[in-house]
Amino acid sequence: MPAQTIGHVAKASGTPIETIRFYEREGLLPEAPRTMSGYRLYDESTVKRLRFIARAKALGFTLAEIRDLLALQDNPASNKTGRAEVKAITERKLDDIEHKIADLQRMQKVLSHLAHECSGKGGVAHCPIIETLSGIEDCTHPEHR
Amino acid sequence: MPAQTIGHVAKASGTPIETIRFYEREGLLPEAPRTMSGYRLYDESTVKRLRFIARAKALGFTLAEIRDLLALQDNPASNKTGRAEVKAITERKLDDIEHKIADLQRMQKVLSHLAHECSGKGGVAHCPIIETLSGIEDCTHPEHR
DNA sequence: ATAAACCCTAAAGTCAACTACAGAGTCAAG
DNA sequence: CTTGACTCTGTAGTTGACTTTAGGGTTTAT
Ligand SMILES: [Zn+2]
Ligand SMILES: [Zn+2]
Ligand SMILES: [Zn+2]
Ligand SMILES: [Zn+2]
Repeated sequence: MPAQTIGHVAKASGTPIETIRFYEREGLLPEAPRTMSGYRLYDESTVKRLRFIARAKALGFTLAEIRDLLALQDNPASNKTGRAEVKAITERKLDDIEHKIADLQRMQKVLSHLAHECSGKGGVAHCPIIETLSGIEDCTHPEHR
Repeated sequence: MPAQTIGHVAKASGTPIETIRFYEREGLLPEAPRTMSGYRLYDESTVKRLRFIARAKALGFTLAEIRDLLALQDNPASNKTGRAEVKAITERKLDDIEHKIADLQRMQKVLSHLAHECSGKGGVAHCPIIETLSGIEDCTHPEHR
């Protein structure tokens, strides 16, 4: 098991050095063993762990959630109950994301309507975008209600 | 033009007092005239302005963007060119939001697949969620590629 | 042997959009 | 005339996920 310094792990995982130390402080990585001079030493498992973190982040999990997922993965006592937890965390995140999508789609609908309504020419005087934000007028398009 | 104190405007607009002062500091509201003892005085136009801000926020605009929109609305020199700016800001925001929706939909797809794959029963040992995050396996479902 | 490249810690800074004090002055009601 | 509700300023704290800085040791290569 060849030991690598933090810089090698950073390169191998694509995670900046400072971020690796930050993850250690935050409990996502275990405290690394050190050389006599205090340098952290890592093996391949740390690179895998950092990739795990990166994938989970890409799916929208927060560091706190990722810490929980990693703890479940680490903990041998999480046999028998572990999967239920993991699935619950995943389903909560899915709900989260679906909620965010719905919010954004509402915004998208209004914005695309506004962009469509506004000619982009002339002064701001009777600009339909400004007027809508001012609460002056309502939409008359049937497809927008 | 009846003058109101900040508390009245806060109630009329639904914006907390501290937030109104914050918006003033940030340049979204003009500096309010004061009584001899230093109390800010407002009229109805401020309530309208705060509602404008609230609507714009609900559409995803940042305070910086809202400040720009308000500046265009305020500025009489923004006749002749104003609408182009307003429309550009709106279209940028729409792009923004569509990008976010796409990102979230990618996450949603993966998460719903994972939630579906995982029984939620038993230990974490061969949990498909954990395995996917660990990069062990790829999806075999045709509809998920 | 010396400079470049690397590592260490602790603490502070960043971004957005607020929110929360602390300490003090002001105004309406009883 | 004194509570209590309201307002003021200025500064600091919040959240999340880092990033930066200052100051100082260590390793490697020439
Ligand atoms: Zn317009
Ligand atoms: Zn419409
Ligand atoms: Zn599972
Ligand atoms: Zn699949």
